[in-house]
Amino acid sequence: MSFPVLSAVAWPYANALLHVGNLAGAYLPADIFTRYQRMKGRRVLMVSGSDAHGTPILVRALDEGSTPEAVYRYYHERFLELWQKLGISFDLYTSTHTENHFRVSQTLFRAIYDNGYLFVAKEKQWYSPTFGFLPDRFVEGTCYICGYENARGDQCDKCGNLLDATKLINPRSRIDGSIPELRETEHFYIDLPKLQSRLEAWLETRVGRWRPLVVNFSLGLLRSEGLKPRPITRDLKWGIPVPLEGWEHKVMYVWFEAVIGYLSATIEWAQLAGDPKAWYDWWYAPEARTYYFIGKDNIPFHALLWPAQLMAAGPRFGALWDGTQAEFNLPYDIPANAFLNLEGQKISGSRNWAVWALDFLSRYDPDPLRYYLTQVMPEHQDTDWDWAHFLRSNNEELVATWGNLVHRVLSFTYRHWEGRIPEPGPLTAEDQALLTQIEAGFAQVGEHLEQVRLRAGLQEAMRLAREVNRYLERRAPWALVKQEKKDEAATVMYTALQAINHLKLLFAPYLPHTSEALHRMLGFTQPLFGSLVVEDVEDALGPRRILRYRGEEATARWEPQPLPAGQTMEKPTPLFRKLDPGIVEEERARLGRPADTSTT
RNA sequence: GGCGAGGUAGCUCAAUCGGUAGAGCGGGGGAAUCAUAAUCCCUAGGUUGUGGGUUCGAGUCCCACCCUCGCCA
Repeated sequence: MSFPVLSAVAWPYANALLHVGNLAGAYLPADIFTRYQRMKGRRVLMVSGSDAHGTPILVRALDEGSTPEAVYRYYHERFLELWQKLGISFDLYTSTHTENHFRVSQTLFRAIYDNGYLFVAKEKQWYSPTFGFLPDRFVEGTCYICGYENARGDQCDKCGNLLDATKLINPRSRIDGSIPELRETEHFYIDLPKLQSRLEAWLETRVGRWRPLVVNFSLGLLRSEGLKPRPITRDLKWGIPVPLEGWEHKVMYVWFEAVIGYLSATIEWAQLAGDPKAWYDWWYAPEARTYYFIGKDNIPFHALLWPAQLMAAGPRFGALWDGTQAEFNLPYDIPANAFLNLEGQKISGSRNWAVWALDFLSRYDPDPLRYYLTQVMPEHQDTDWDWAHFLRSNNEELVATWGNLVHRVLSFTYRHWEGRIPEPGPLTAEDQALLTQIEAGFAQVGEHLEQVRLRAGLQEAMRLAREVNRYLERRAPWALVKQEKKDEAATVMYTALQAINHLKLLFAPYLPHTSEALHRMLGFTQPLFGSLVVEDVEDALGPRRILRYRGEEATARWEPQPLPAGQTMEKPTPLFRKLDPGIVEEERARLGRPADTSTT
């Protein structure tokens, strides 16, 4: 069955580097799932981008005496570098600071406004004579709950309570220490109570199919407190201007605007592809399936607020955008992951209690990281990154089971059959049984991948690799060669090579780099996968860089691929490096150390 | 404090509808020598967070409590 698939991946805030927890939560699961969908031949698109706006980027810029734009551009570059090194195969990785995203967001805002889901309300906020209205976290003062003198407007770091910023005692601006005053301001609110019953009816159709964490939590929020109107504009200069006369000096709240990126990135992709209507396949076609890969902290935004925005805009968006009239597709699934801890503690960037992804990849290869992160992927509960466990995962599982299987088969064949895939005699029942079992993996691993049970899929593939190791022990081709039964040994090695060639594909969504390397060693000349290309583009907001997966040359299919006898192999080299146990203490010693994370 | 998700073998995790608690790794013993000392076979081990309840039967359903995490206040 074929249907369009959209892999919508959380947009990282461009104000900090990404760590392994971010990868395990959203980026790696999305990539594994998407590579599988491509191999199935489905019309799949994976999109995301850097979240360029919002207060965290302003904070970072102020802390460093830089500008929000410079901060965003620095981290955006680091993200592009990471996706290329780790092989996160976005069809388009863009950002929210694009002319297209501005237009799409403003059109969606306008559609929601036209449909009567917005209203204006007045509120009081701290106003600094030097800056203007201050975001809550830009105000410091004495906590009215515990008396701590350096509480932020949004939350007190001492007692942990979330605060009402207007109640802070002795407020001062975090930017320049100036004393702010309370002033009245006006903002647009989205009228979520109007959408409550429609959202609830829609979420109920997801019960039993979505992860309990996602659907029960979202329904619980709706039923216990009900949705309240939520502000969607702010008094800032960095962001997307409100598209209404007299409001241009205010910008959209970043929670409202960033999720629109899923839509705007799809539209941008269609424009780059030279087919500006191609995005209809994912957003309008009723059979399309849209998957949102996020961490659990993001559930309300994707299961409640983003669907509410899509419902509120409705066909009015298309009417304003290009004259079409259709309802948007709502999320088909939101396979949110829990959190990855680190050595028993929560990951904390500010305390440098983190394994930074780019730093990791400066010392280790991408596929061992992908393997370990899949093994500990927090699909049902919080899990833990442990360096000793990473070492064992690499040395005792990846190297020992899969890497060793490949190496023993390839090197033995290469030595005894002049570097060619041997010509087999008639396959015995045992040979045939092995191949049947491995070929069944396409259905079994595939079913796990369809259900976004990524760990289970990888475990099944590893089980099959062990089956091939067991087959080799039983058939002992090394003994057959010594007994002058080389023809029989040729059949065994042919069978084992076919099995490995299948496993190469079963592992490919998880371990794309080493599957590609194995593919070449087996003598294939057309690549399994395409490549990730960074491109320079320019619009009214200036030059910028995007990442695109170019899959025109890719040949990987989710089905057994023949490996012809007589095909010339490459001289085999190990797929994986065995790691020195000393890395455990080395890496642990890095944790918690102050690190230079400045952007300049 | 409210809502939600979790708590299962030394470690990381499974367990459809309630039906003999499983796998990998690690530990112990053995075989083999093609392979990065990797592999293969055998084996040890758990009062399923605690205490009650429903049931012929509970990891699973109900109640209370403890702990972890997320969202909200």
